[in-house]
Amino acid sequence: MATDPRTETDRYRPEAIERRWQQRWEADRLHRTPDRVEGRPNRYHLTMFPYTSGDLHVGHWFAMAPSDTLARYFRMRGHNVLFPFGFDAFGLPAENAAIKGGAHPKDWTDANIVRMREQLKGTGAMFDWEREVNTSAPDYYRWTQWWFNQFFKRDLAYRRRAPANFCPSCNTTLANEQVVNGRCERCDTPVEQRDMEQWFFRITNYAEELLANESLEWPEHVKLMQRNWIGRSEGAEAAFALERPAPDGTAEIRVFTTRPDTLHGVTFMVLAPEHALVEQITTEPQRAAVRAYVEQARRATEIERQSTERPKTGVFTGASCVNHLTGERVPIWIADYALATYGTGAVMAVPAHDQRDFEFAQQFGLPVKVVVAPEGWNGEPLTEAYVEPGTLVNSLAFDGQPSENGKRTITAHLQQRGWGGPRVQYRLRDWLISRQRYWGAPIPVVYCDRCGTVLVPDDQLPVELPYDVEFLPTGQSPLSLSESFVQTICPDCEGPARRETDTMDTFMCSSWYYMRYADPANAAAAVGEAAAKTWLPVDQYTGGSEHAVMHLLYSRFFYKVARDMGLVPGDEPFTRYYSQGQILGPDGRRMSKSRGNVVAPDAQVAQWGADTFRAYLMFLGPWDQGGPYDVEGIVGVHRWLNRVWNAVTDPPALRALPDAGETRELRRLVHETGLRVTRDLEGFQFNTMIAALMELTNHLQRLRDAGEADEAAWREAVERLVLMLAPPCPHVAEELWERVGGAYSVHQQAWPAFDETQARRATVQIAVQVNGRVRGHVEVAADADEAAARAAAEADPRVQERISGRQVARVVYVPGRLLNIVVQ
RNA sequence: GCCGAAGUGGCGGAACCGGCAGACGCGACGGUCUCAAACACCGUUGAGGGCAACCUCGUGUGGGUUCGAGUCCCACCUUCGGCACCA
Repeated sequence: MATDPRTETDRYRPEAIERRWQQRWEADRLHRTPDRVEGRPNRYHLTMFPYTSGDLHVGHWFAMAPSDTLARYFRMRGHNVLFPFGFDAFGLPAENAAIKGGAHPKDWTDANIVRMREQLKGTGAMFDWEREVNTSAPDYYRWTQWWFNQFFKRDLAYRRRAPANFCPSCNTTLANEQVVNGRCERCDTPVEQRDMEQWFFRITNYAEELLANESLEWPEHVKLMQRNWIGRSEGAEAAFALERPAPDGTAEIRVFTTRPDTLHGVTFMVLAPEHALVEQITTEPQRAAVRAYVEQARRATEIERQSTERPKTGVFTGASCVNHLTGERVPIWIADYALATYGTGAVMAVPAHDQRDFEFAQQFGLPVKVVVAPEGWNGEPLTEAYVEPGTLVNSLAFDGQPSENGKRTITAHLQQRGWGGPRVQYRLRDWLISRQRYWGAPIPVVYCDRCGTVLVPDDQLPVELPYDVEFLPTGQSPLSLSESFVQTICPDCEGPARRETDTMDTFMCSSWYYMRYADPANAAAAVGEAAAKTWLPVDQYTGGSEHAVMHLLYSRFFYKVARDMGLVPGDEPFTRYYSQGQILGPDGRRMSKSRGNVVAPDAQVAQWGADTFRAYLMFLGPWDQGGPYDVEGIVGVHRWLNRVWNAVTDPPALRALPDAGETRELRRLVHETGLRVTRDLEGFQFNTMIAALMELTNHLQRLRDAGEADEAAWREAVERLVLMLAPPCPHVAEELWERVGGAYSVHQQAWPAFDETQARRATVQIAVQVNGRVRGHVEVAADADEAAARAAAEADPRVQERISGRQVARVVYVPGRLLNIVVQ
């Protein structure tokens, strides 16, 4: 039994107030956001929607709490804030759960959404649930399919047979972005290359514009990651004449190089094993060896192929080509260090000036021809490739030029003679969107013997995902096993046709969901024109930096296409983006069931309440850094809210006191705190925002202990404290607001004004240093000049002792901070 | 290997523009209330020395600039994140 003299109902008990206010807010539709509110400018805040994994975890709270706090703050600042939420509901885990003997993916997903929505309501976040989206609902994916059609019509979608990243465990192809260190991003299985007919989006058409991200108000490291991912390289394309044209008539091999200055140093060519010419140019004596090598390269996983430590391997094709610049005969090899998917899939090898080519040349005894002379080089053989700039040698007419200059002149020469010319190459590949899985949006295409590839017309969408399907993964699309799905009629000729059976990468669904929130019920468009103008682009986006490439890049691509279609305003979907860090288990490692370090949010909420949990997640440390979740620390935040509660509900004796001393200090501190909290909120410094509120609370606590306070100053302090508490801790703020007699709802109040001049102190303590070391402190007027400060300082006996009898060489005075007396 | 971020008490962290290092909180220690506790409350808490007032040391390491450096410069070490045979 509590020994607190006050009754149970007077104590802070979150479980007694949180649910009640959540119900009241929902009943009052307090979080509904109309498209227009007179006198309130619109503002769109968004936190990344979650995958429907089943239960909310701490990471979701960590992402959501500060984001909600910020949205609430801007609402108090007078904005009509849209802060929607929804579910990224397509994807593999639903299917895998079903395969393990659970429910159908749709039922599993729908049940998870019901559970997660309830848990999310328990966070107290101001989500407008009337705008919820679910990417697996037909009235959503209908529009995902519609986007596919628009991309196709704009020649931004194409199908081709190409080597694709394939995860043998997930039994599906993956986009380049979903391969991490040669492994599947989702299940960590080594990825293989398979030749398959796949749909691609021409994201590379937008490479240059996607690269130009400097002006975005995003974290620099995220923008940098995107630029590195896109990987722009300037160089030249050069043609080498085949000694014997290929059977299909191809007469040359084209290569991309960033070192056109070294063109005279080419001593062999390297084709990727998958290069189209390999089969054609290989000579009979070499055929068996080449076939064996190609076969082995095909089987190798990406990890095996990507290992840079592995010695270089390759096979001579027996064929040769001619270097136009020198007339030299150049043997053509194949090697797996040449990538089929970059540049032309062929490399001109200059072993003297490229380390990879050098290693290959060493391995197979190929010649090394120096064409850029290192400083002081006298012709001795190189022990490694010389990659620095230098002077061109062995380069005929170009001898003597600086190599940097040679890049330009040799490229110009190529162009002039029709052998190539300048070229820009990107590391970014086109986006592979086909997935051989069930639980995704079907690609809305049919294949007709007569008409070929035909889009399902927009007005016939959605192509519905059949419920009754065998979705065991076989490497084939599950939909291909459903005859009733596959058999269809051609929209053009009405003859028999077969449906495409692959589904779309779920990153398609999430590339436009933020648009749908603006107009979630529109049955006639993905997003209506007026709604798009009203809300887009998103003013403030937040989410994990694991999406720096992938989701954030794909969304930018989508938005630019939508802009080109005239659908959305501006060029970028997310004006401002801030990335939070990752919350780790108490042991500092990623939370996972297998490690047994998972903290269950429901248990934290049950023990401490949602407000405490929210505030603690913000208080832990800088939001962008994340870090371990320390189960011990949360009690500190709970104690703080307790002190706030006690200060509000059980104040000291209140009477009118003179506006001096404690009273004046209280007023001043409230303004100082308000300024700090405002600045911290706008700068995403949630940890120091909470700390500032704690300091103000501790001050109120001291006045409470002292037994009395000025009534007006106290009331103002408490009211402002509760208002500032409203964004981070919405429930307790609402309860206390009611108790101080405020009008419902605290969340519809204006953010209080805080004033620099009122936050200023009349007198300040400054440090007095002698030769840079603190020797005392003195109290001076805040606006004291140097002479006054010095006089006060010299009155201090400790200072006096250290400067008496010595020559003062210099005095440095920093008003409000310190006075440094430098003596000889 | 390349690119980026960061190293501060026992722990999480704070410190605006170069100006009193360690705000705020956890833990620990001491105390209050209690049969006992606690998600209650009060106090102390960087290290070393001193009876004390005080003194010395201290922000990854070594150097430098400055009246003054956690903050700026140079070199290095460590950790984390990204990329990685991209021609």
